[in-house]
Amino acid sequence: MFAQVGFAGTRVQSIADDCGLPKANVLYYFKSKEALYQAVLNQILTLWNSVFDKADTHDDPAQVLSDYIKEKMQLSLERPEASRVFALEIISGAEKLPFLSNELAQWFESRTAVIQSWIDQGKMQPVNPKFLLFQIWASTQHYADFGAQIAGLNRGELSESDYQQATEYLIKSILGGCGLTPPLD
Amino acid sequence: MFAQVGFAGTRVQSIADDCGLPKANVLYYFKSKEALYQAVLNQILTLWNSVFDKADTHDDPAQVLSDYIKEKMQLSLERPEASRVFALEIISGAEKLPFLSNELAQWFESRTAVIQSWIDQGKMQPVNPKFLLFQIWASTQHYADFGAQIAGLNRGELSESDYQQATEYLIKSILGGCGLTPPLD
DNA sequence: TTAAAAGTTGACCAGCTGGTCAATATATTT
DNA sequence: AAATATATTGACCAGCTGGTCAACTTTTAA
Repeated sequence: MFAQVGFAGTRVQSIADDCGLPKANVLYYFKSKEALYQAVLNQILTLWNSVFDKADTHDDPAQVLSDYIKEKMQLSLERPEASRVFALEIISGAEKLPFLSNELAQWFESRTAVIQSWIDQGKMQPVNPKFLLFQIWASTQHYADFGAQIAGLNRGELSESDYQQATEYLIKSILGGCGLTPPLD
Repeated sequence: MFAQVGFAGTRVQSIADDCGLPKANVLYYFKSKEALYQAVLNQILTLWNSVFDKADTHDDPAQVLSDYIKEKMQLSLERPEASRVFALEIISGAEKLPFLSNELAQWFESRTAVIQSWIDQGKMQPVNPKFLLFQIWASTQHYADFGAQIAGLNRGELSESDYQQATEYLIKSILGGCGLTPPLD
């Protein structure tokens, strides 16, 4: 519901109806609409865990980045609402997730450092790691966040095989941009 | 205002305050909040006009795509709210812009056809034109829509030179993915 | 100058919203 | 069995929301 109409547009009553509960009961478990929303955000956060979190200097960038893109695309296919809730929150200025900023910024710095180390080792061409990560996020989350637009332009929802193709395209394109060849696996 | 809190979250009174007008006066010019919102959407649509609209079979794909990416990035820098309003609307299911679906779908089909013709002529490597366009939109609009996240991770807003770099990176990466070399211009 | 049209505004309202609360029912512990 | 804690619920409310309207002012046309 938050994914469809945002925080302001969501009615506690509709959530309750959806659960087959009286509104007062929902507000017994979550002391306010905002607390419920925070709980949703926290739950979604757990989905963000990824193979890329554990990658380090010694790994093969082609393999790691390829797997990361695959993971992100799968998430867009399987849990598009999760991606949309976050997108809405961030577009709205991300004021309900300030706790994230520092933790996430540290994660981001450690990840760009790993990419930089791959570049320094000559494992991949020099690109700004920031922009590379932004591109991966943007390209993959787009399939969840803009699903309505894609379905419209495509004159129908994308099939699983379309997703497969899109994933392969993105891996080839993004890795190619860093002078990497997609692993075969 | 719509870009920050969405349609449901926007108050007619806040718009009026922002204009230094009584609310009743705003509703004299726009007969309802929804009519005002539609007007905003329509105005934003005019920004979407692009060099890519006029591209045809005889053009150089490297030049056209490169210019298109540049345009989109400039729009993300100069009018991020416009991009955000559309993003919010599309994430929410795009129910307020159904008139778009057919017109835009036709535009989309004519553009993918042009790209396909470039491929058939051997001007670029075979890629699915759909995915190429999605990638361009995703990668460029990300800088507007997710500006808050980017600024957070970057520990500060991106500078104009950052934008310049990001644009160059995207052109190199996306064109590279199609076997094209960025034009020098 | 005058009449009509267009624009401006404060006051107002019905309906909805998140949230409270007291009454009641069910589980759990002693 | 009694007492306590937990859960469920309908009724209710203050405050806000989009939108209306009648009174009034300014601009335009005759």
